Amino acid sequence: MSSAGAGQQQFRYTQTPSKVLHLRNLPWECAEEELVELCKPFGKIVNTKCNVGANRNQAFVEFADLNQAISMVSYYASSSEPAQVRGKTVYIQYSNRQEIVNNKSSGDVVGNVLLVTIEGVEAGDVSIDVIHLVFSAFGFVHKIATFEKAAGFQALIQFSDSGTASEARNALDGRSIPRYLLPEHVTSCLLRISFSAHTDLNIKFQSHRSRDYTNPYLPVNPSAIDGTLQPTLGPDGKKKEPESNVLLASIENMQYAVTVDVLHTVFSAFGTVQKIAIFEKNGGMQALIQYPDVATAAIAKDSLEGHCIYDGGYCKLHLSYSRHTDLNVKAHSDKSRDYTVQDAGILAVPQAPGVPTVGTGWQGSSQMFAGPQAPATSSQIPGWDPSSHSYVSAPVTYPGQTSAPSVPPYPGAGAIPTVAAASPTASQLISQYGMQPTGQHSSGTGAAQPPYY
DNA sequence: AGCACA
Repeated sequence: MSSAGAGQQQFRYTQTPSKVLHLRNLPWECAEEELVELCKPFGKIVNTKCNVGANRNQAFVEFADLNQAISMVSYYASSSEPAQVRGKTVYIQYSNRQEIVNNKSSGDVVGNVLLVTIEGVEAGDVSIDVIHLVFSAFGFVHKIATFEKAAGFQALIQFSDSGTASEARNALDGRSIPRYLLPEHVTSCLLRISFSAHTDLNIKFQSHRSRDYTNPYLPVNPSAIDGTLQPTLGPDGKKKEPESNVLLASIENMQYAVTVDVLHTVFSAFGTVQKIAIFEKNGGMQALIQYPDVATAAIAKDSLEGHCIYDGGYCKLHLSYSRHTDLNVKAHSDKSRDYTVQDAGILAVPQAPGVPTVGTGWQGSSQMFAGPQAPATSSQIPGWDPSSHSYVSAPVTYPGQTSAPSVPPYPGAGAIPTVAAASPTASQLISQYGMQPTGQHSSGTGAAQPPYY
C-alpha cells in the first residue's frame, strides 16, 4: 500500500526510513569490509550488497534495526564531517526497499577460482595468453580454462588462494581488457567476474583453450590446436577419444524418468560408482557417471553402449568418455549424487516426500564444471547445484572407502516391470532390485515429484 | 551523486 498517490516523486527529506541504506559515490575498490567499518558504529549489520550500479560504486547496507539506520543517517545529516571511505565522501540515504534481497548466491562466495565472462567478444578475439597476462598482475595464475557458453566467452582462472582471486575480481570486474591487447575490430570487452565453486581445475592438455601453468610438461592436445571441438562420438570411428574414468551418457527416447538411483543401479553392475550427475542437454538428458578407474569405465561403456535401460527401446544409452576425471557435484540432490560422501548419503535424507529439497530452478551464470576444457557436450551443465562447493573440497576419497551404499535404492517390489537387459549383469541387478520406471512410480504417492521430461 | 535481481 503506497501512501503517496503522487507516484515515484519521493523527495530527499520525505523519504521513509528503512533498515536498508543506499550508499553512493563509493570508491571503486570498496570492499564489503570497508563498508562494514563505516556503518557498524551505528548498529549491527545483517546484510550488504556491494558493487551496485553501472559504475559499481554504490552499495546497500542493511541494519538489524531500523533505529540503527536512522541513527546513521541522522548522524551524517548533522555532522560537519561527511561519511568517507578512503577519503572519498560517501552519500547515504534510506533505500527505497525495506530489505536486501540476498543476492549472494554462489557467485559471491569467495574462492580461489574466478569465473570470468568476457562480454562483447568472440571466443577467438581474446587469446588465453592475453587472459593470462591480465590476471597475472594479481598473482601467479595456476590454471586457465576457457569455453563458450550461452553467456558468451568465459574463462575459469585459478589462483593460489581466494585472497588473490578476490583482489583480481575487485580490480577487474566491470572493467575491460586494454584495447592494445585485443584485435582491432573489438570495440568493447567487458569483464564480468564471479567466483567459481571450483578449487582446482582439471586441465588435461595445454591447448588454445586451456593451460596449466603449474605443469609445463602437460601434453599438448593435438585435436585442440585447430580450434575444433572434440566430438562426443567420432563419426568416422577413427577419433581417438581419450579414455576416462568418467562416462558421459546420453539417454535417448526417455519415456521413463531416469533418476540418479536408476543410473546408479545400472552402472553399479560394473563396479563402484563414485558420483553421478544428471543434466539437460538440447532437450535431451545426459548424465556423467564416475568410476574409480578407467578400466571399470571402459567395461561399463562397452557393455552398456546402445543398450536400453527399459524394454521396448526406452531410455537407450549412448556412452562416451567424458573429459572429466572428478565430478564436482552436490552430495545428495535429485540431479546428482556423491557416493563417496558417506554421511550425506541415502541414510541422511532429510526431506519429506513432496518437499523440494533445493531450488534447482536457477543455475545462473555460475554453472558447474567438473573440469575445465569441457567439450561442447558438457559445457552446458545446467542442473548442478552451485552450492556444491561445501562438499567438494573435502578430500574424502580414501582409496578403500569409496563404496556404494549396499542398500538397494528400491525395496523389493513385487512387480518387476519391463526392464531390458543392458547386459546380463545389469539385468540381474536390475531385476533383483525390482526397478521400475520412476515416471510411473509417482502414481503410488499422490504428491510425488513430477517427471521432468 | 540517485536504488540491486533470482
